[in-house]
Parts: sequence; C-alpha cells; structure tokens
Amino acid sequence: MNFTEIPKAYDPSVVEDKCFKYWQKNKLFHSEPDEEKKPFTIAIPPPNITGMLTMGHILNNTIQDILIRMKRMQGYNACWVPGTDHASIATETKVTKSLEEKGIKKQDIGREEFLKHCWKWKEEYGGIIIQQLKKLGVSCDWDRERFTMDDDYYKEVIKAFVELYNEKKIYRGYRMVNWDPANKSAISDEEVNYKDVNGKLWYLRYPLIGDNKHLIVATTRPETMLGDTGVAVNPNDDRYKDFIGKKVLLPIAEREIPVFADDYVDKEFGTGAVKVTPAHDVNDYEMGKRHKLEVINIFNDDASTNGNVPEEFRGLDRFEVRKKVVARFEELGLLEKIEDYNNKVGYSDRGGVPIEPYLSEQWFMNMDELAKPALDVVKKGKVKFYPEHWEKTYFHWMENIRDWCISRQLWWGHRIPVWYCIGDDHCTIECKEPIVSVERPEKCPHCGSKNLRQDEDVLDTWASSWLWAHAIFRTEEERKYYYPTSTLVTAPDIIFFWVARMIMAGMHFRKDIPFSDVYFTSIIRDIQGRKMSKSLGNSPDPLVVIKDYGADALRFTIIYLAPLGQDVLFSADKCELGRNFANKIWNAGRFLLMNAENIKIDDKLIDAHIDFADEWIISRFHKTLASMNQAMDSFEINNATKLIYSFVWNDFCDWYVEMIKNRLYSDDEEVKSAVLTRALSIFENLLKIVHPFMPFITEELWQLIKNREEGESISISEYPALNKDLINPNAETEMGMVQEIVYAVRNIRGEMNIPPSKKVNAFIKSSGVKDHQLEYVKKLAKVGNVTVGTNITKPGASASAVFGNSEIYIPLEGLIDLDVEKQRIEKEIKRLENSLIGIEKKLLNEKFISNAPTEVVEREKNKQKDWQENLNKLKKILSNLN
RNA sequence: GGGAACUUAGCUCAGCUGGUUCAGAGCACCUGCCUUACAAGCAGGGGGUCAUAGGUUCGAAUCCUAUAGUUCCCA
Repeated sequence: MNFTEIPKAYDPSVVEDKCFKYWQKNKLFHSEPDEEKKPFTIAIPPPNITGMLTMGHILNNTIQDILIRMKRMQGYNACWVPGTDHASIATETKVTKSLEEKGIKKQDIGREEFLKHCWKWKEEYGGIIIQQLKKLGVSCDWDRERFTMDDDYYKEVIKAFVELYNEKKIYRGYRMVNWDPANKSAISDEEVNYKDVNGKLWYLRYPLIGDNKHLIVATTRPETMLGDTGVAVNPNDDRYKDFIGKKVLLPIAEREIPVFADDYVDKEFGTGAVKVTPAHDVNDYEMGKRHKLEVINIFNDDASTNGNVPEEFRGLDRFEVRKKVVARFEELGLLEKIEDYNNKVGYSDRGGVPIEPYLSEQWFMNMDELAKPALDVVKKGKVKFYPEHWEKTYFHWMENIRDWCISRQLWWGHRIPVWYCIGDDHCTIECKEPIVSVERPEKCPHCGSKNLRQDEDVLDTWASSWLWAHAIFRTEEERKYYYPTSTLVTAPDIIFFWVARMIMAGMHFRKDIPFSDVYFTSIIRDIQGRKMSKSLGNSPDPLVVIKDYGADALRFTIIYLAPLGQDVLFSADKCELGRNFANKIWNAGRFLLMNAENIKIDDKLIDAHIDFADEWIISRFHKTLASMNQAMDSFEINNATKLIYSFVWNDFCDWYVEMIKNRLYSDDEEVKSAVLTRALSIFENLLKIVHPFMPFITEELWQLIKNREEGESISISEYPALNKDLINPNAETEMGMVQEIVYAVRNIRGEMNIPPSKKVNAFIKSSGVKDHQLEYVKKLAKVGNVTVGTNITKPGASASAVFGNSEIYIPLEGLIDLDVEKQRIEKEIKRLENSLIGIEKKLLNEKFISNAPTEVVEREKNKQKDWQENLNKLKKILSNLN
C-alpha cells in the first residue's frame, strides 16, 4: 500500500463496517468457560423488542463496551451477553394495532392465533435494535444472544413462579389495583407516574333523608358518585356531629347511603364531608371495609360505565360520564360550585392514560422476605452503586417495599402456570384451590376431573427479566463460571423495576449477588435540558449521527460529555469533538505511515538513540496509564476520556510528533530507523488505550502499522501494563524547560504578529540550557540562531521574557512595537505582583507559619523567592524600555 | 409533604479526601497562519468575587448551616 494515498480526512463509513465484519468472522468476542482465566461478565440490559435505538442505549452500551473491551485486553475471559426482552404490554399493543388495521380483532382470532402473530412480528422487527446496536461496534458475544421468551428462559420463569408459590411468596387476591384502561390490564405500583394536573373540585349537594338539609361533598371525580355507598366526616368535626348516623339520598342513583364518621377524613379538605366510593378509590375501599359499606363497581375494564349505573348513563367513557353527571347535578340544582384545583393524577407508564383504581383478582408477590437479603448486600457493600448516592433511593424503596402485582391481563408473555378445576360432579372444597405446576396437570388432584382451565393471565415482563443475570446462561456449569456477573450498566430510572428486583432474584434463586458493581448512567437530554422524547421530536436518531460523524466519534463524544451521576445535554453537532479527535489520531498515524515508506522499521533499534523527548513521552504515557487505571477503577469513565484526549492531542501530537521531525529528517539512517520504530511502538500503545473507547479507527490503524495475520486484532491484543519506573522526572524537567522557552518565544511572536514564515533569533541568559534542548526550541518556536550564556546583555530593540530563573531576548529590529512590548511586560508584572501579594499575606501571618505543615510553608517561601526574582528582572527590563 | 442531585468563563462541564495543575477543558469569540500528518488543522490572546449569606479553619470553589433557583425520585 502506498501510504501517501491514505486520505487526509478519516472516513469512518469505509472502516466501520469492514472492521465489524472482521470481528464477526473471527468470532473475537465469543467466550467459553475457561478455568484458567478469570471471567469478566456483563449482562446487557435487554432492550425491548419494540424499541429503536436511542441516545440512552448509545451511552449505556458504549460504557459496557469500554469496560468489556478493556478487561478483554487485560486478559480476562470477557463475556458480554446480548439480548432482548419481550415487552408484554408494548408488543401486544403493537400487534393488536397492526391486526386492527387489517380489520382483525384479537378476541375473534383467539389466543393461539394471536400469539402466532406476535411471534411473526418478533421475528420481523424484534431484532432491529440488535442490528442497530452493532453499528455502534459493541463487542457482545453474538453467539449468546438471548430472548426472555426463548424456550429455556421461559421455563426458568415458570419454575421461579412455582417455587415462589410453594414458598407462599406468591398468592392470589381480590384487591384494588392500578388498572390501565387503555391496555385493559392491571399494572404494578412502579408503573404509575404521578403528574400535576390542573383539575376542578366539584361541590355536590346530597339531600338528607327526612330533612330539608343537604350535605355538601367536594370531589375531583364527580362521575364516581354513581358508585358511592356512603358519606364520611371526621368524628371531631363539630359541623357534622348531628349528621352522623343519618342517611342521604344519592342523586341520580336514587340510593340511600349512610353518613358515618372516620378519622381518615381531613376536616380541611373541601367541606369536610367526603363521598365514599369503595370500588374506585383505595382509601374509600379501606373505609368501606371498616364500615361494611356496599361495594359497587360502576366501570367495565375499559373504564366505561357498566350496568350498575342508571340506564341513560351506561356505556359511556369515564370522562363522558363526568360531564353528564355534572350537567345533571346542575339541572337538579344540586351543583353547589366548581373550583379550580391542582391535584396529582396517576398515569399509566405504558398506556399514557390516567389509571383507574379497580377491584380485581390478581396475582401478587410478597416482597418482605425477598427484600431483606437484597437490602443487606448493598448495605454491606457487596454490591456497590456508582454514583453511591443511589443507595439511599434503593434503601428507601426496599425498606418500604409493597407487594408486587405480577399478573397482566394480556396474552403475550409468560402465561401463569396455574390451572383451575372446572370440575365434573364430584368437586370438593379443595378443588377451588389453584393448581400450580410447571407442566400442565393431567387432572385435578382432588376430584380427578380433567376439565381444567389455565389462568388466562401472563406475568409482568419484569417478573421474567429479574432472572436475567443468571437465566441468560443455559447450563449449571456456565452459571457457576460466569455468575455473579461483574458490572451492570443501566439507567437509574429502572432501579426499582429491574436492578432491585434482580438483586432479590439473585439472592433468592442463586444465593448470591447478581453483579458486584452497578453503574447508573446519565440521562440524555436535549440542548435545552429537556428529556428526549418521541413526542417532542428532540431526540437525534443515533444511526443518522453515526452516519454523519462515525460511531467512534459518537462513542467518544457521549462519554466525554457524561460525567458520573450528571445529566448530559446532547445535540448531534457536539460529535464534532469526537470526529475531530478521530481525525487527529488518523493523521498522527498517517504521518508515521508516510515516513515508514522511506525509513526502515527495525525492532532491534527500539531503544537506540533515545533522548529526553522519547523518555518524556514514555513517561507521560505511563502517567496517563496510571491515572486512567485509577479513573476506571472508580468508574469515572469520562475522566478517562479526558486523560486520553489530552495525552493524544497535547502530548503526543502537539509536542512529540513535532519533536521527532528533527531526527526523522536527519541524514543518519540508523537514527531515523530508531526514532520511527520507537514512535510507532508508542503509537501502537496509544492505539491500545484508545481502543476500548474508539474501536474502529484504532483497529484500522493497528492493522496498517504492521503486517498482521488473519484473525489478529487490537481487540484481543495485550493492554499496555503500567510501569512506574518509566515515569521519569528528569526527562519531564528537561522537557518542561523546552516547553517554557517555546511558550515564551511563541507568546512574543504572537503578540508582535510575527508570521510563522519569519524566523527569529534568540539570546538566552541562563546556565542550564543544553544544546539538544535548543535544537527542539529552534524547531518548535521557529528560531534561527540561539546564543546562550550567563553574561549576555540584552540587545537593543528586542522583546524579552522571563522563564524559570532565566531571561530570553528576541531581537526584533524593525519589527518591535515598543508600546506592545511595554504592555506585554506590564501585564506579566501585574500578574506576578498579584500572586506575590497573596503569598506575602500568607507568609506574614504568624498563625500560618506555626500551623501549616512545614513543607507547605517551605513551598510558599520558595515560590515567593522565585516570583520575586522574576519580578525584579521584568521591572528592570521595563525601566530599560522607558 | 419526604428525599436526592445540581448552581464555576457567553454555552456545556472538569476540579475526588481543604495549601503545586487552583481558578481549568472543549465549544464559541478575537488576532496571525493553507509551516511538507491534520484548516475536522497550527500558533497566540481576551473572558469567571466559583448562586447568596453566615460559619469552621492559619488558609475554603472545596467542609458545615441557612436561603434562593434548577432538575429528578417517592408519597
């Protein structure tokens, strides 16, 4: 290959697909248990099969990929299991809708037929998100892809149900649940979101029986009055003492209902008298139980009114009925008033409609005993959260945990393994007991009837995905090897849904934690800080971003922007950061490769002709590595990207590459070979530490800089080991001096507007500058001749600067603007004076001298001495200018 | 109502256990450059009483308390 033909700008579109295919073909990310190696395992948070790739997935999976790639290179048996979940409600909604578009109703075709459609839909669309994920370059073990409804996973879920039922942790009950009328299913407490709603408070008059008086009740839901079976007041409310025990005639329904006293009633709310609807409000239900009230359900499963309301009010949607009820109250002269009222309304997470408290028969899981060990392992630090503060949220939820409603009135999902005896003629009382079994029972164990009916409901999707961390592994052998997994990377909004429950499942079914570290990712917002959402249309399509900027650029940018525990304000154009960085790396590689066309690479010379610039970059590399290790250990991944960025751009490209040019363009072939060989080896190490973050470009360059065998890959190469002996303070000091001089000269050049094409000469009044340093100064600051000595006098018409304890003069005959020069010096004097004021104040403070550690005091004294000397020099320079 | 996080340059944010990266980075801005890796670049520059008020300390962006604002979770 002719390297001069390498394009000047990096083009990710060519490289990315090629690299991914190469990795796939060679199965580089496949893992099998291997007792010789330590496992490092990640279970992907399974995206839902109805989902499309979002920026949240990008962040989440990039982090996982960084962790897994790094560990893989560090010699671990890295195993990242990908997969998807079946998303009961979301999928069923999609399939139902698409059938309805064809004029097919779910009920008409029946369960079996409907499920066939679901599977077809899953085959067609369910894999899209996984395909999209591949564009990101993630290194999952693609042979291990799992789905929560795979046969063996399905069995695992059913087994868990039966086990928990037998342990009496799962039970059936007639309860008031959160009902989602859109999906016609119960949902769990966690799936309800409370929103502030600008509503109304209606004041309704209920006529007292045997009296001309009225009792006025206030309600946010007037329509439920059709199901009222009582009116409650506070027992200590003097206003209503006389009403207790009397009855009111419920308007419209024409029902006599009692007035009673209950402590629950808040005297301050409304009129202090509240209508009680036991079938449609949790608190009313409790009151109803206490006072043995009738329970009248007025709604069908879609929240339309049923036969328990007067004829003309039947079959209407709950919001329609509201209007009609209010209108009727007005007609009857029983509407006292309407006030604006701000209240919280629970909305269904999935359905997006207000939930309806609804009495129904459901399956529940008692969480008390499951929660204890799960709480314990986090308290004891066996499972660590990053950032740590999520522990508090976790503790609070776990300590106040409530029973989990796990049944859903849906067909797509894990069907509850419970059968009911319909019976023949000889049923016993025991036949009423549910028959809970992994396999379909032959007959009723009590009466022998074969007439059995399976429970129609399926389980909450989370009641299957909570087993994910272990159920993704098929054999006990694998579970022993890979479980517990290492790090879970997930969004904090599913801490209860998934993280907490997975810890519970792990402790219960495996008697061990499911993962040792949990990394809670940032939430991606738009540039105005709004959550990204479909309805706002403010979420960039990650695939378009990848197309425009490259996957590496997107990966790097999103991590760079995402500090631990902080939200990220993202817009696609921010990916310029990553794209530019990729281009920088590309061009550094291009530079080395172009030189490699004419210069021989010779590994024997890798340590030959080494000088302080080489030692310095190696020192910087190992320092960077040390900081990176520290950052990664504490999951400060964005710090790691910053370290990488600054090493690559500032140290390697800005300084080192510029510095080796002197020697690469020399006449000594051996020096040239040594310098390029070494630079390439440092560059290779650089590629390796960048690789987990930007896998594609680093793979491409790694393949280019040496001849590689088929199947070789940077992704399975050895990660550079930290060698603290190579951190070299002498080289850094020597380099520091070069940098100081170069900065000083560049500053003069910049301020004096001297074009780069024009070389300047320099006089340096110092004893400590060596010739080989000056060679670099000449190159980097575009200096022609340098004169160094201790007894140099300042040439006329020159600009000056002070560095360390030395002075530098740049003769600028005809170029110098005296005013500019004076301003430059004065600015520097001002800066130093301000610093000195602060330091003097400190040193004059007796308490500082006596209380501060001696080394701090020493340090301050030295600083003062150096700065004072420099100040004196500058002052002298300034007075000479005047 | 209870809890959590945040407030540092025009914007987005670093700054972990107080004193050698202490006031930083990227973007934006201004000036000069197509210097044989890179204009997606190079060199230089301007810009912040670290939300406010107290306190602890020899010393506070950093620790404590209160206040204000922003965001999120739970009831």
